Amino acid sequence: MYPEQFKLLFEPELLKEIEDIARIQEVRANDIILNIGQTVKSMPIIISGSLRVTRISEEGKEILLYYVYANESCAMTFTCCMEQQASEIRAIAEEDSILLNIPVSVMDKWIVKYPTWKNFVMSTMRFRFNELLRTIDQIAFQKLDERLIHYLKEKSKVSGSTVLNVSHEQVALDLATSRVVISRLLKKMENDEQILLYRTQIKLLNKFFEF
DNA sequence: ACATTAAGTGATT
DNA sequence: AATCACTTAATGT
Repeated sequence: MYPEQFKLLFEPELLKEIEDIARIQEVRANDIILNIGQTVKSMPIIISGSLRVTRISEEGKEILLYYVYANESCAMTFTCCMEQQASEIRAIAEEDSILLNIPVSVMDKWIVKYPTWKNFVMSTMRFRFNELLRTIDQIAFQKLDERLIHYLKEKSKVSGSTVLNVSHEQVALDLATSRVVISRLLKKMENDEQILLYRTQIKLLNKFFEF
């Protein structure tokens, strides 16, 4: 039912409660799990696969905030599901994934009842907060080429592959910039022999990963 | 063969 | 770094 790692994380009574209450949800790549404005009625923990969490500007531009990997949860859900607030973010399945949904109703109780649950919640929050700070740094201070490198590395980590099947257009959307700019930056990197470019495919070479 | 979509590029702001 | 305008290349029907 739940992944093996949970047994080390949570006490037996909590595991039993999880088994009783949580329900499994399977999603396909690119399914929207949570959209902006929706209220959160359950907290998803990723069992396998990964999610991308994005934010949309008034003009409809979507910018990538961070990825959520297996055994992690989305910190935003904690903050808004406690108060039944509308979501500020959008969560999309990056690949086919399996989620474990914990209903909001039990979360409060568990925090009081189970120290290990409180720890889990707190550490995901801390982890996410730090990651968000890094994202802010990137957007505020880093140049686009550095953001692009970071993006490609992250993509490669998600897919576990050095071949990324993504169009320049999609990269541009994720980084909230224009396709032309991305094409030019990627071309530079190709000339630098860091990557190889094909149609809707980017191959990362060894040189790319050097330092 | 033709239409559509992805990518490359020069010029301008 | 963004936008425009245009070209070339790859892919789908």
